[in-house]
Amino acid sequence: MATIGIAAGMKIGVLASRSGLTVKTLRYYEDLGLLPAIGRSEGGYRLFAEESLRRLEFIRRLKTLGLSLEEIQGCLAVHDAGELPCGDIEIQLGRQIQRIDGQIKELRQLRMELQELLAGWQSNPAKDGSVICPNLQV
Amino acid sequence: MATIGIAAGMKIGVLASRSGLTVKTLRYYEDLGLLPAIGRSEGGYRLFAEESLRRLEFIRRLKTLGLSLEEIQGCLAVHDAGELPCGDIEIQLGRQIQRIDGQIKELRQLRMELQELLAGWQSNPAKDGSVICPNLQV
DNA sequence: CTAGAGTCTCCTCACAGCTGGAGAGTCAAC
DNA sequence: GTTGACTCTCCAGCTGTGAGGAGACTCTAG
Repeated sequence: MATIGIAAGMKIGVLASRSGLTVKTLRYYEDLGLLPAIGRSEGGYRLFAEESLRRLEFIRRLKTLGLSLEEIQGCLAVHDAGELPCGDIEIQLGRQIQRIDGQIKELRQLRMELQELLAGWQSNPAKDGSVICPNLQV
Repeated sequence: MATIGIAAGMKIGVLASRSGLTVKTLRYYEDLGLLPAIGRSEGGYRLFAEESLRRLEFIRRLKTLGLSLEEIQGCLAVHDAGELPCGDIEIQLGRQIQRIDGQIKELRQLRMELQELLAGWQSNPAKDGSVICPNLQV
């Protein structure tokens, strides 16, 4: 059942160039537990399985969707426990939408305030020694 | 012409309680150059003028509008040079609106992507060993 | 056998805006 | 004069995601 001819593992530089990430990032991910190595070479070099590429693709995808590495780690933990993480990911992505909605709402409010303020702005008002900017501090 | 009875300056704790900020924050602002003290007491205590309160109000206001301390410092520098900073502030606030617009745009795009993804989501798809989540990695 | 490329660990830095603490000195009230 | 509150400076840490580098080791090709 042993697969003959398949290398015992990729070294980190190979995984880096194949995944498009830096060696630093991969080591960082491994430190966090996001990207387990299958072992070490005799000289102590990390060795990664082919599957690491899919794992990194997964991480990359969730990162572009705005999840934190910690959240991604949670999803991967489910996967590593042998279960399908789809349900958990769905929940995380739903939360992410809610976060985004909150952020958009805050930004819109701030934008409104800024626009209203600028609508009545006087670039060159009469000097009033007691206030730094009369447009702001009435 | 000397104003009699006005204290030579507030100590930092007084300014803190009157402004509602912490002593730590005030020291931090002074270190940054945002909030100059008028001097030191014989014992080395910072002494602040009444005007510091208006200055802090100004800082607080611009902070809630989303400007960074560095940007605020720029506005204050204009003020301290004896000019009215209104024009500069107007420019900064205009930039801030543009930043916000960019952020909202990014967030909306991301939200769209998330929603489309979730629209076709299958919480419990058939297991496929070669992929971590079939909804993400097709 | 040797040179050079790759990798290891460990440490520091970056962003922004503070917060917390240690250890020492100062001030005001009683 | 003493006590307790206040203040000083300096150092460290926090949030997250890595980047940069030092010094040592390993591996591979010629």
